Amino acid sequence: MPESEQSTFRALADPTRRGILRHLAVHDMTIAEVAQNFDMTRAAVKKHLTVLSDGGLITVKARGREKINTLNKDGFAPIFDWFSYFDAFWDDRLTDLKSAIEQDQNHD
Amino acid sequence: MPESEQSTFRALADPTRRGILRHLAVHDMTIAEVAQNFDMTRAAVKKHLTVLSDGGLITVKARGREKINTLNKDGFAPIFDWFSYFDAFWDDRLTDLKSAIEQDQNHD
DNA sequence: TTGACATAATACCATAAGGTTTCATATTAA
DNA sequence: TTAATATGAAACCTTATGGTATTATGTCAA
Repeated sequence: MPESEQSTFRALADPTRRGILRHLAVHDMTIAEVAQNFDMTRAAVKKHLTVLSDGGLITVKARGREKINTLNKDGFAPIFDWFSYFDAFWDDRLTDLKSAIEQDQNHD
Repeated sequence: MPESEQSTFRALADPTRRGILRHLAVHDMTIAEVAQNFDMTRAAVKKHLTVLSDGGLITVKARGREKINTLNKDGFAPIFDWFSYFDAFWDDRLTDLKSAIEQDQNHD
């Protein structure tokens, strides 16, 4: 699962998917539980979850007949990596912040 | 020009547009200059520049018959703001980094 | 084993998105 | 003023995207 930069940016581009990530930040959820928070069918929510999984932003594991969806904070790494290219145009404080992110990605 | 979170995320979702931002990070460019770096028509590049402008990621000013496109680093703020919602799920180092970003957005 | 439940998968639809071509407009330079 | 240059805008095409409905599969509980 290479989770390309593109698949991650794409996953974040939809407001429903960003909303799902916030819900999953609170606690893990089954597909049905996620779907309760949105005004669309479970099938539509499931598609969004697939895109989020493709983007590496969530992980999914089976628990009986349910699928537990979990936020994957490390999945944001491609985004921060991409932003690091702009270091020279941000100030030092922001540059420090970038390297802190990168360190965090390694020590976990 | 409210540059909604959505318009900013959307602007970043296309690989050509991310490439344009990197080029503009080096120096300002006219539309024609940007277009030289991509294998598509000037009209297509112009559409991408419009999306980037809508997302607040670039600014455009006229210089005679040319339009000068400039990277707007502050345009990334909605992205970082959105990420800040995940502070509680990241570790302290990452949290520090987030607040550093927010401070940076204010002191400029 | 049977029925209910949770998810998977497929087909289908409407619209958005990325691209092209063509033509119009405004500015610059002879 | 005329020709070249730089951009703007509209029409159009193809594919991707976000959604639905329907049907199938696997699991749990009685």
